[in-house]
Amino acid sequence: MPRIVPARTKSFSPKRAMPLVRRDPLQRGQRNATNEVKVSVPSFKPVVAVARGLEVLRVINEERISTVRSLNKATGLDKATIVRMLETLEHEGYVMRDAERAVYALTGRTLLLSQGYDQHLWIGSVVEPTLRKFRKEIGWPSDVALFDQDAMIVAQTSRESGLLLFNRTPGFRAPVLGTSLGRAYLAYCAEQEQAQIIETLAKTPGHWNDMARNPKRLSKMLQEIRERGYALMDADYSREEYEGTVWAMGVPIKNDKQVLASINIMMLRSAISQEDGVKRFLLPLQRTAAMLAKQLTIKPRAAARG
Amino acid sequence: MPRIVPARTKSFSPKRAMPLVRRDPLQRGQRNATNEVKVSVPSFKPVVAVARGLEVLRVINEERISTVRSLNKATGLDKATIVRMLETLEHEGYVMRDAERAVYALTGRTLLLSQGYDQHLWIGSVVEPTLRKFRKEIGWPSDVALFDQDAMIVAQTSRESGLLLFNRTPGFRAPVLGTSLGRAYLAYCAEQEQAQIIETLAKTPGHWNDMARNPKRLSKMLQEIRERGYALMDADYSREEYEGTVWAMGVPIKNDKQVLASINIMMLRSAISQEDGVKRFLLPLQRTAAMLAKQLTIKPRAAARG
DNA sequence: TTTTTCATTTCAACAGTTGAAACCAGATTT
DNA sequence: AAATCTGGTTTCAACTGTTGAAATGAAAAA
Repeated sequence: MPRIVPARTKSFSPKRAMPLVRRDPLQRGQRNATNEVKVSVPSFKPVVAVARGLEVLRVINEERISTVRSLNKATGLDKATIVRMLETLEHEGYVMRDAERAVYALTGRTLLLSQGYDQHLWIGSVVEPTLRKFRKEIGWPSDVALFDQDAMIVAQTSRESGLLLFNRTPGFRAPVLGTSLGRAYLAYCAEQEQAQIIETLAKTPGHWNDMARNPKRLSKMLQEIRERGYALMDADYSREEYEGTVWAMGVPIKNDKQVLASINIMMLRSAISQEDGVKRFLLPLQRTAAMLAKQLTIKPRAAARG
Repeated sequence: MPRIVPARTKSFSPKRAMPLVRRDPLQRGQRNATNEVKVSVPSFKPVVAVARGLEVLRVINEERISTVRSLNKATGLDKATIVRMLETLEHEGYVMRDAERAVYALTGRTLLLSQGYDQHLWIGSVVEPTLRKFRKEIGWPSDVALFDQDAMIVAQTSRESGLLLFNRTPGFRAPVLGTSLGRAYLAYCAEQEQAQIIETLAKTPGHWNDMARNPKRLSKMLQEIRERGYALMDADYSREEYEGTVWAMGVPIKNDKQVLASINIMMLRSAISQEDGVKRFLLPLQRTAAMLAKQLTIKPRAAARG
């Protein structure tokens, strides 16, 4: 998944569980007695012409070079409609046409439709339901985070109810080498990416990056993570952030091609030991990671037809 | 300008001058007697609803987090229309809404509208008219090329008429350190990018990359280019490709923020010496480069209104 | 409590969107 | 050479999809 823009700071909590102490229940998007979120109801039917225009643009994106015929086959739309959409997209500057042949391709202006996409907002939105279920299943909070420049950025969290000790909001940047999230990501990502990250961290000041400047120790740790199947929060990090009362284990969220993100479980040492925690929760954690990997792998939708 | 995808191999020559030997004049897009290209005439008026949907999407991209109000102010569209567009974009998966507040942001699916954009196709299309004019002005052919991974990829060329010796099509990949295009790009691009490119080239087999493995010589050459204001084709490259009969000078196409591409002029040694060529053509070349930089800097369009 | 601001919903006017069909042009087949 | 096929372009009337003024709803501010 290409990383186009860095995370931004403005707070946004898509489809997040409503804090029960904040205000009276909303009319729309309201929780019922069993704490399930109601799906919001649209006011309008989708605008068919808009959906079709977008679909034609998406197929051109897929095909790279498109003709009226290829678009007709891909979308099922009438040829006159396709030409109309193409001319509209051309007029708006998103598509160009070869002067000699009736072939079409994207222009750089399409970047203006996607460049501002903040990955962590979207991923947070997608994983929220699964994360909420997972919290209910295991009784401990989790984060999902993705790598961004020199940190793991928390995209979604199920920490909101429960102990204040765990209080973190989406957008929080966690150190790669201090957290189970970052360590899990690093241990499993592609070799080239891993080398690049380590190189970046080695140049970045801060004691959490010390191990990046000690390749042997780091390499050994990453190997251990891969052998065990999970990563653990750094003991010093736990001491510094939680006075040593919290531990966490994390695993990567990965599909066939790449590591997309990582997920952890955070627990109190006083309630559950690392040994017990791993025994009880590693499998559910890995299962949930696999499910999330599926959800986060972008696939085209069905064609827009009337 | 972000580099999202590598160049693809399929030949595409947008808005290119029609080869006069190929077939009878076309009914549309036909050249008149003075060799000017007629602008192709659309069959339909643009679909207003589609244009509006795209405009709303573009503004969300710009704002990162949008409300009905902010979109109303930015686009001038009626609030009911904006909600309708938002719900359509949400239904199609390109936009998500926060459950608590009426705020909207892009999803990762917008990448499916731009990911397949091939930069060199678009740049080739934009620069073609200017390049054709420039060819008429100076009498010698030019290329515009951009950096891509480990080479300069030719996006557009005015070599088609004239000597077969110059025959190159868009999509051709030229060695960075062998050509005036590559050298000009390298000499002027940002320090970090330059270091990255040199590092990549140093690791890449091939004798054109030898100088990347000799940092002192390379650094000296780049400094000389910056002092002179132009780069020259490597003498060995000229010998190998053109039997030493051709020389070229190149300059960067750059705006305030970055180097976007580069442009050259190719000349026969037998017809014009380097000294004369520089004296006569450096200024027009630099002027044209500045013009192209403007054309290649993406700016938003006017809002879509009825 | 009242006012303001922003978001949501209704509903009928009307013109924008649509696709069947005709047309065009080049390539291929007979 | 003529007929057929293929893909792109254009016409035109049916009809319903899109629109925005206005009303409504909800929360925030005065």
